[in-house]
Amino acid sequence: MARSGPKLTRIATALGVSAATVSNALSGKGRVSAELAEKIRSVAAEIGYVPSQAGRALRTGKSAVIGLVLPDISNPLFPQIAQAIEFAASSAGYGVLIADSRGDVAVQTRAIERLIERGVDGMVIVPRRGTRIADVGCPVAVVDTPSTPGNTVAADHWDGGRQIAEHLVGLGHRRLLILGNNPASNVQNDRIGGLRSAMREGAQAETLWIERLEQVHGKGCSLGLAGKVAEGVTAFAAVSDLQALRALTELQRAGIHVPEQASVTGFDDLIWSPVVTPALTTIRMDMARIATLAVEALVQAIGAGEAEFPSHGRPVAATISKVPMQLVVRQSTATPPSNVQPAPNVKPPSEGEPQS
Amino acid sequence: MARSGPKLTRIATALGVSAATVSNALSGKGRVSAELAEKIRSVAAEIGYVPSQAGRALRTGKSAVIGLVLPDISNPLFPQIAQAIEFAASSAGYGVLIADSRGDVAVQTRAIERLIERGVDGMVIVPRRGTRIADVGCPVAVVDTPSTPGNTVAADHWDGGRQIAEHLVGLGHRRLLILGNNPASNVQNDRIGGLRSAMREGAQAETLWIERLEQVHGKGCSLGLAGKVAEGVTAFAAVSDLQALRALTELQRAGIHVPEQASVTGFDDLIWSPVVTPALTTIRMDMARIATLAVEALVQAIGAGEAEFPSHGRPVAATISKVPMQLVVRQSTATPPSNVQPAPNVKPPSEGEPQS
DNA sequence: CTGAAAGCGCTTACAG
DNA sequence: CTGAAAGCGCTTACAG
Repeated sequence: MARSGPKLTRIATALGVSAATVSNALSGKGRVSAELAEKIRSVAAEIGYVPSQAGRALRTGKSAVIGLVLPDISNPLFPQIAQAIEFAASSAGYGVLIADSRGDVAVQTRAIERLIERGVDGMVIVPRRGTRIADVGCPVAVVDTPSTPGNTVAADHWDGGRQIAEHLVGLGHRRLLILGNNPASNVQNDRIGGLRSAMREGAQAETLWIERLEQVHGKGCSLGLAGKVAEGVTAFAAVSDLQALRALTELQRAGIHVPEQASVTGFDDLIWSPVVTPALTTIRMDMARIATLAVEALVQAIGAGEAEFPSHGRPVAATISKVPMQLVVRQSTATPPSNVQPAPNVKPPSEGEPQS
Repeated sequence: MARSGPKLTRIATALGVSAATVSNALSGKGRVSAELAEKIRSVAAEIGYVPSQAGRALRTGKSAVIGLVLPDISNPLFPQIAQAIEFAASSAGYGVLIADSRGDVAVQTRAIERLIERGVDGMVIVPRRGTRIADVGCPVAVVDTPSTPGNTVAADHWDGGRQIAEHLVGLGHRRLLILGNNPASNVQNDRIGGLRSAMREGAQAETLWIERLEQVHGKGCSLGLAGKVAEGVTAFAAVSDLQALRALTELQRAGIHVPEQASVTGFDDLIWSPVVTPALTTIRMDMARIATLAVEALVQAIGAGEAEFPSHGRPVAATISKVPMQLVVRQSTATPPSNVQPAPNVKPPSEGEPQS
């Protein structure tokens, strides 16, 4: 509560009208004469009237607050998401309550419960890998991959991968190394699927799963990228800017010039991508759009909930929206070196060939 | 509202007791016999009773929600802050409503207003540079620098700087270049003050303000670090890991080996610091502790507000807490090269000398 | 166009 | 230990 500020009643008595009239005037539902409404508004402004959300919520059954459930706030992509959702929600008149599941399913479940207890009207969930959001008892918009069942909005990760690969292949690269982190991630698999889909013209791509490598060699181990360059790889396509950064610095540390000897690409246009030397070529999601669509779907479901789901329901959006990705070309990609060995088992550019 | 879930009354009638008794049993205030209380709790659990926040808030005048006002969610440090505050607040029984001021004072003011409208009991504010938080009408905890008036909790940025510089000087570095971003930042100035304070033994430090440089040469311009190395600088101490990353990659790109030819340090232990090659030596704040202190101060002020500030007030914490920083030594720092030129106007190590 | 009344779900004195 | 009553501030039918 914004402490006992001026109440509706106070302005009613001050003007000698009823509370109902004040309420109507302030909500602008037009059941009050223009003059009276004007007078009421001016008094309200004068005494600094702030309507009590609690009173309103109790009466209307709506809190005008949505929850934002994130798999792990410390994810570097989170600021973008949170900022976009906060903006979209504010614009739609909603507050945003955050909940962090810290990568843990049990915590996620608990976080969702707490949000319900706090009376959110709905929530935007960015699910933890592999989580399926059960019926939580309020409208939910899921932001994940188009391949996730129950998903509401997502960036077109697959197409983002395609764009990156097309860019690289277009520059002349024929041997790519895809840097993935966790093979269980839907998002990463979508991106990789897209990357591979562009491997025509005798181009080929191998995938390295970093987390797997780290399981045997320890966290922060070398990725052996210099060796890959020696084998003829000319481009490294990471599934996130974090991995791209790791690749870039490992290559530089090994004395390999980027982009002259090897190109590096990332994903997500995270904060450091334009800052690093050479700046990272990457793919940007339209977070504002994703957030707007998610919030719109949610608001609609909240409205529909009244009519269709009188006491509980799970009105997830029916249609999945795919938001396009945008390629951002910077200095970390260039034509491959001309003295590079052709890949061992690659035929001359002619037809699309199946790749490993 | 968590849609019309089971109400308190329902469980009251189900057991043939009064609503008051149910309320008392559930709140555990001990005015109910153990057996009855147990029975009530079990029924509540059975029917999945979730108390209505709105009803409670209206009655008690407390929303059990605090606001978190951030200068710019897209700041890479934000995830750490948000996660820590969310955790501390949850643990204290509070929800967290986020508000982003997008670096704009007017937006910050508006965001604070909206939070008040939503009925927050208090808020944690990480103020925009140079903003002074006026009386917002509810308890506020400010997280900034100890040098900010009205500040509640902060990391000891100055001492963090001192630790970094001590580490570098201890390794043998005598010519440092401090990489700052914005000279108007209190945090950065505190850090730099600490860095300079350790410049004894004939060591000296020069400061480069990146934003200033960019104003003349354009965003993403070269920092001219290779030139600095040629002039005899052997260590680069950035005021944030983002700048450290920029320095590291620029040096690597210029063919300068880190740490063999030059050391690089950062600040904040952001997500990429351990991932990069060589991993960044940096300083970590104890965000969990900062968040706990901020939330504690806030909760206390909220409680005190009842008694001391009946209708409005600005109970900011009276004592400023300084949370210690922790040095994290990684591979980006080492002994300076032995063939380095001594700094032009530096006397042999003897006394602490004034530095430029 | 305006008002009187009821009630959203809870908790808190106050009685018993 | 338990209950009846009042009321937090608002909005929404329903009358007039």
